[in-house]
Amino acid sequence: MLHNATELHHIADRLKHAGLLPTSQRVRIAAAIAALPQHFSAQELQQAVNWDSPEICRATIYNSLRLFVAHGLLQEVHVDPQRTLYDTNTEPHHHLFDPATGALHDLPLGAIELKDRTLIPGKIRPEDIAFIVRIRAS
Amino acid sequence: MLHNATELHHIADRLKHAGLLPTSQRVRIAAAIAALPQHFSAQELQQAVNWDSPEICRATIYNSLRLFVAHGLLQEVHVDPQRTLYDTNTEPHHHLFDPATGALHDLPLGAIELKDRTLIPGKIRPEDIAFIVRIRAS
DNA sequence: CGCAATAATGAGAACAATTATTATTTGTGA
DNA sequence: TCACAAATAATAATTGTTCTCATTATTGCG
Repeated sequence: MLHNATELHHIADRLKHAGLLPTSQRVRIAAAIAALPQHFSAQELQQAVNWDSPEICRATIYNSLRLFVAHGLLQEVHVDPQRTLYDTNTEPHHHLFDPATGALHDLPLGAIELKDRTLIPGKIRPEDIAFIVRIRAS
Repeated sequence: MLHNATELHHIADRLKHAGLLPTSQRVRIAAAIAALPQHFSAQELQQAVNWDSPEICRATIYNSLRLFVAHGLLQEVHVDPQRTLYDTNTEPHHHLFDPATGALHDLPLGAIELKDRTLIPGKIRPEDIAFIVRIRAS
């Protein structure tokens, strides 16, 4: 953690730009996210946030995560039935998940091709499709 | 439900063949699964099992599901962060999930292609890769 | 500036899916 | 039949997440 004033101001600006009130908690949460790996869980975020500062309660963490997702600052990734992961990369891309190690990696958009578009119902655009490549337990 | 003796005997045989003791509960659970849609949740199974017969407790349902998966009678599908889904199709194949409707569909093995195999670490065979195609909320 | 309206936060309860515990029951094999 | 090994039931515990609601910030306006 340990962010300087310029950094925090920049974060506040980004929140405002996304249409969010830059409250002190949200700024601290966003700053903690910036210091975490690209993919993280709510729990990891909570620990990072409360590393050295007074506590921000779970509810606010979860609330902010939902808000950040709703405002396009984060993406949710559902690979583990136990917990939701968050991804700071909000560009359309795909994921590779290995349940054996718990590792989650990005895959570029073009890495995967759907052979037959008629398999997808309705008018779904390619950028509205997220692939999750899951290594099967063997 | 309402299964006849021949049917139940056949189910018991399948359990035995998979290396499982065909207890009365497991036979009833397997019979209920046969009457459910291809994809189902533990909850749906529990309701189906206890539809007209004396109750089988949750623990046994969950236990049997885990056993059936471990013995190759069922496949787990993780798409919904809330609950695990089970699939009676144990052949390698892929899934299409629409979070908006909750609908889960099968996709044939050849429907999706990974362009660059070097993206996958280690010696993972194609049949050890499960794709989940997820419609993005838009 | 001060104050009402609005939004955000904290604390803890509530919840849902799943797993663990343990006593009881059932089945198996000698 | 008896001892031993599973399996089951009942229920408690756990985990991740959401809800409730009282308290505290923040904003907009007179």
